[in-house]
Amino acid sequence: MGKDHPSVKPMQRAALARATGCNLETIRYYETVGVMPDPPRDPNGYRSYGEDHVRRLRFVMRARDLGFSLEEIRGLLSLVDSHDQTCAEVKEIATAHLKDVQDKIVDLQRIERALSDTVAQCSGSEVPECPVLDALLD
Amino acid sequence: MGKDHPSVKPMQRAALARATGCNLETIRYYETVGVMPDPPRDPNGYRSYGEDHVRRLRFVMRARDLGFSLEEIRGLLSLVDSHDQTCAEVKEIATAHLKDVQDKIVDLQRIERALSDTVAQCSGSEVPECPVLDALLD
DNA sequence: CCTAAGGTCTGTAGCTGATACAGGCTCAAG
DNA sequence: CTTGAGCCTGTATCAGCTACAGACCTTAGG
Repeated sequence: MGKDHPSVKPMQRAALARATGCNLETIRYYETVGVMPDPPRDPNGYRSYGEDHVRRLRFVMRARDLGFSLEEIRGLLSLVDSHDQTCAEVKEIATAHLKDVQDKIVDLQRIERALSDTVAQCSGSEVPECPVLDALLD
Repeated sequence: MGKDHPSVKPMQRAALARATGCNLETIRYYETVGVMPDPPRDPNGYRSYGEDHVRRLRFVMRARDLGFSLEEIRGLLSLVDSHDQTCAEVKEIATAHLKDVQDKIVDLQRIERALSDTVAQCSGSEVPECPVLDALLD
């Protein structure tokens, strides 16, 4: 009953995509940009993935979901891979990213206020005057 | 003293850039994607801009600043140009955009919570254990 | 008058983060 | 053996710019 389990059962690209919910082509893209390793190849040249690829791809997808850039993810991964990452280093990246996110929220809230204030003035009727355009046109 | 003032004094691309704060190359880009008109040319082929170009570029820049896409801006501008826009039409575009912005804010706030909760657990010390990585790695 | 510096012109490449498609292999089933 | 699915690679596409190369044109100084 399957005693050597370094990579339980190798899978191809489509299987990895199914296992993670990642787009097929995106996997190859992540390899070319270096957030996923170049996988071993079967004799026919097909990519062969194992459980560790599933884990890494999930990591990348979760980090993307949290809005980390691929650049930031490369940074996090190199810490993970080096095995002597410290909590401090990771925290620094995450904190910087958190600040970006917070800045972006403030920015969007400013936009939201400006837009909703302006839209609120709209009669929404068939007249050619429009407070939105007035605001944009000065 | 300068009686005919249809275009007070024509300016070149760099002058328009200075007058609006827009990047030089971006002006040309806006012309190719159709949010700025192809300007008249001097005999030597140089672009010649007037006050109306300044106004239109300011419109585009303000709209971009509010997060309207170039596609949306093209829509707004064609309404402006047609001169028979109705407030209702403009309101529709702006309201749709407002919803996009609000959705994006909600999204970022979700990210913000997840990130700040996680970062808050960090010791920030020299230890290899890190709650951020734990969260990403499962 | 000539030259050098600066502006302008065009086309094109690069960036991020994917996504998609074309054309060619390989593989397994019928 | 054929057919179709799956895989391979390279390249194009999207938004929204930004930047650079190489060729003009213009202007000021010597």
